Amino acid sequence: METITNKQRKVNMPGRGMMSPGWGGKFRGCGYRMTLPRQAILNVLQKTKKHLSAEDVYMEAHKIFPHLGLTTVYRTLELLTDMGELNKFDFGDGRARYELMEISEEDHHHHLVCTKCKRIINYSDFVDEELEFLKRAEKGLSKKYNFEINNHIIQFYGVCDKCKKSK
Amino acid sequence: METITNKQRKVNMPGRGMMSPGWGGKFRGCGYRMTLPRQAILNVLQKTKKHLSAEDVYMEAHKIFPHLGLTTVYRTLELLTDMGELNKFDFGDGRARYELMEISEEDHHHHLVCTKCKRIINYSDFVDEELEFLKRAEKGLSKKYNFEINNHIIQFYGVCDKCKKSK
DNA sequence: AAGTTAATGAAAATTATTTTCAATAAAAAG
DNA sequence: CTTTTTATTGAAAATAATTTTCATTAACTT
Ligand SMILES: [Mn+2]
Ligand SMILES: [Mn+2]
Ligand SMILES: [Zn+2]
Ligand SMILES: [Zn+2]
Repeated sequence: METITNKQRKVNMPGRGMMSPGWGGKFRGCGYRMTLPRQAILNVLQKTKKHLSAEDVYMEAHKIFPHLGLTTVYRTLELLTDMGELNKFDFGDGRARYELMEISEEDHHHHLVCTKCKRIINYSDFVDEELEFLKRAEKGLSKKYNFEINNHIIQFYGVCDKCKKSK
Repeated sequence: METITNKQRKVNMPGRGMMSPGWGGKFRGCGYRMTLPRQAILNVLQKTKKHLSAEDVYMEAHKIFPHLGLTTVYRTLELLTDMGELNKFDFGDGRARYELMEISEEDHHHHLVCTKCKRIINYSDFVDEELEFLKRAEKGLSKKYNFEINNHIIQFYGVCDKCKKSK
């Protein structure tokens, strides 16, 4: 596992002049800076399909950027959420959990939340029906309430198969 | 405003022998007891359409049952949630918010959450489309994942009309 | 009426998250 | 490249919602 050091900065980051289509560009486009801690945090978020807590992200990112502080993780997660690049969830276990916004259509999914063991299941079934329903709902709601819709969540709560067996 | 005292107990609560179709019955049916603090908390929850926090409930219930403690409010809200009688929400303002489960079909609704001012808008449009979509989704998902679905939430995040104007 | 035990509330503890502030480093300017 | 500017960082302290503890109370049972 490679740890990120200051010496590697120029190797790991896009050059200055070059218009960067990646994260650096997104940050600077919003008036922010691309930094090594943010790199490390994004590396972690990009590498997983899990629903990480701030502490989870911290522990992972800390491996590749040991100087990182937990405060910076909280700040970066909030920043990314406000930028609309990160989804923040409450699955009922007392801490916020995060998931990088899907790039492609195929990644779009929602969640089954087991209220017994807090297990989370990603599902991406019924995308067609959902898309149709959501399209109409969003259009109608944004018109009726003059509300600009940027995002949505759908969660089903219940009991997972493992918890059904063990009772 | 009437405060609840021990003397009023028999007046406010269903008698012992009588099969109570109300909250007392529900509690006892789950093996719990109906108590004055729980009465007061339920009174508050039943009287409002707002999305109350634990502290909100405490302050209101405290008016009619001054002896009430905040701890009991937290415990009762968790109990009702586990009993499936109360919906617990995270609207992103750092505290849980609660809403009594709708009794009738007409009460069923979901939420628009303004990410700027945290205002919550109840909407119950598209109930037909939603019901159709959810029925199919629940059936399919519970079969595919062997997951027993008890509840669901749909939330749209965005910018409300007031916040759109003031920017 | 007496007994059993769940429920309560005050206070303390816990813990996720936020704030503070001096030090650092990213972007801009020279 | 060097200097300047200022956003960003991290350690520590603060905050605040929620949970735990435990002695007392009251709901239901006998
Ligand atoms: Mn997911
Ligand atoms: Mn509502
Ligand atoms: Zn489970
Ligand atoms: Zn608003």
